[in-house]
Amino acid sequence: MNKKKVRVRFAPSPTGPLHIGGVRTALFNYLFAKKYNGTFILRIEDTDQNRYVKGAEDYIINSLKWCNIKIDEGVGVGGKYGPYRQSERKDIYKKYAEQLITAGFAYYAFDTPEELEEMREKLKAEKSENQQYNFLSRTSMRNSLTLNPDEVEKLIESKTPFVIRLKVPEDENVEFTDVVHGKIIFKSSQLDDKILFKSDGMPTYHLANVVDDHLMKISHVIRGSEWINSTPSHVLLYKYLGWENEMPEFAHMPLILKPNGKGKLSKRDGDALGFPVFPLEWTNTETKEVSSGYRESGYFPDAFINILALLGWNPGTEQEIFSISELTEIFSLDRIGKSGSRFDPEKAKWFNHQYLINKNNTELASLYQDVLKNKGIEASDELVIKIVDLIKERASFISDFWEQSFFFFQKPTNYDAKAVKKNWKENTPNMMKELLTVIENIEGFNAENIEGEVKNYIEKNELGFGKVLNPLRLCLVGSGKGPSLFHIAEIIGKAEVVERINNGIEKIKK
RNA sequence: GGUCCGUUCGUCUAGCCAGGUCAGGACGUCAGGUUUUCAUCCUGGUAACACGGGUUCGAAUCCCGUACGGACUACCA
Repeated sequence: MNKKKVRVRFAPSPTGPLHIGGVRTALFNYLFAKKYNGTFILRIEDTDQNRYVKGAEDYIINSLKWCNIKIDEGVGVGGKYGPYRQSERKDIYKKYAEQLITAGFAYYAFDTPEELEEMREKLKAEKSENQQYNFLSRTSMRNSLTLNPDEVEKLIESKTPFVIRLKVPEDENVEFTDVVHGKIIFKSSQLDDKILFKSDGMPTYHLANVVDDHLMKISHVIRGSEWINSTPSHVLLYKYLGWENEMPEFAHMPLILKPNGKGKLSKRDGDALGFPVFPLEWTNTETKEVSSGYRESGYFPDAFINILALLGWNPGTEQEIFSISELTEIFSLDRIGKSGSRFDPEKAKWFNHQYLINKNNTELASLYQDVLKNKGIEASDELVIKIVDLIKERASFISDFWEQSFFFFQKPTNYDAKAVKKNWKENTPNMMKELLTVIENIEGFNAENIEGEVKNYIEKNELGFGKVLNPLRLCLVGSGKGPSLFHIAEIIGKAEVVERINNGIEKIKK
């Protein structure tokens, strides 16, 4: 790797929420920057006014914030290479587009959409290899290459709409070395004369991207592999603008694929896949349709980052759990894989479980308190910490907590039919009545004492643990599941235990 | 159609560059164990080098071809 200062950018267009592929691109850029003490820049590529979505920019910033990806420079934080919103840099691009024309590397084109369509149809009918606006077809179109200079000037003066196109050479090899894929070679005859400047006065991605990366001194372009095919046009631009020697290195990362089959994951997939594709919940501004987010689904940001980091990259060791700061230590571009990966929601869940069980009870309890408050339940922190400690091993998300622990806060309202059938026998009510006396007489109502006394009762009467404990669980919890019965009893307290047993005797019928 | 990229268990992947491993790990799944129950946990099993040629004593690894998949092919990014 060369020794120039690492400056990387994440450059989304604000056409909607970021999806996990976008977050991963941001993450890899960020990790790479931090690893080499470089700068991570957020640039907003809003050159398409038609696709601009209000709120998308804030969404992007908020998503990065939630993920703990800190922006060093760019939209929202500033910096000396600003502005960082392309719509605010219009004049800059114009200057370079004109420079290219003067130097003979670009030209004006006046073709209307209809004329373009006609050309494509014609080439299609001729069974031409491709239907591009290129070195061949440009000779029969209305542009400053075919028109004489007077006409061109007249058209421009009369405000005829025009675009500026890149004049791609007829027969040259255009090559670049991709950090992930190695050397990639294109024949210029296969490239089209890309539009650099649109008739609305805005540059296209291709021009803006190259100009900004150069002006912002970007050292490495880390982006999705959907950009590989347009990279040769960018390489040509660097050359024609005289920046060939300062061209950034390119690293095209493999795409994230749909889990069920085909194609790259896209924003449109929304919730259709059975798992969120967005980091944060998003409400479509037009349809009001709500798409779920990882945050709202209960993922921890550090778990989410961990999941994404291991999608298309791996450390080469068997370690799988990494904090973001560990990642910034060991991340490297050369361990990015070449092939696309599918997102596995099951493994994602497992990751979150790992993070959940490693969090301390106080933090978990405070998160759970929010859920409880929403349900109108008041409980002391002390109590909730105890409960969380008992159930966290059994949960992947904070949202699993309620199902695992509702019985601490309310009496069972119904009794699981299967468990009743299996465990509530003819003589069970009598047993429960006996047990009731045992329980009422326990001094110091804690798990240890309860366990001692109950087991003592069972052994003395030669009853068997399952015969007594299962029905008791049914009374206290309403089902055959849950954590240690004696701890449950301790937490809900003697009076409540007694009441629930009485309720059980009365309500549970075979 | 054209151009470019890719292909190791169901999934994420290690191994490939510098040929020699019973092709390793994780998720899932299955079985057993632990537990009063369920879950966790522990132990074990399951399952892959896309195909065909070559080079070589030896190929997942190097070369060629085929198949399949993907991306791009807009006055979108």
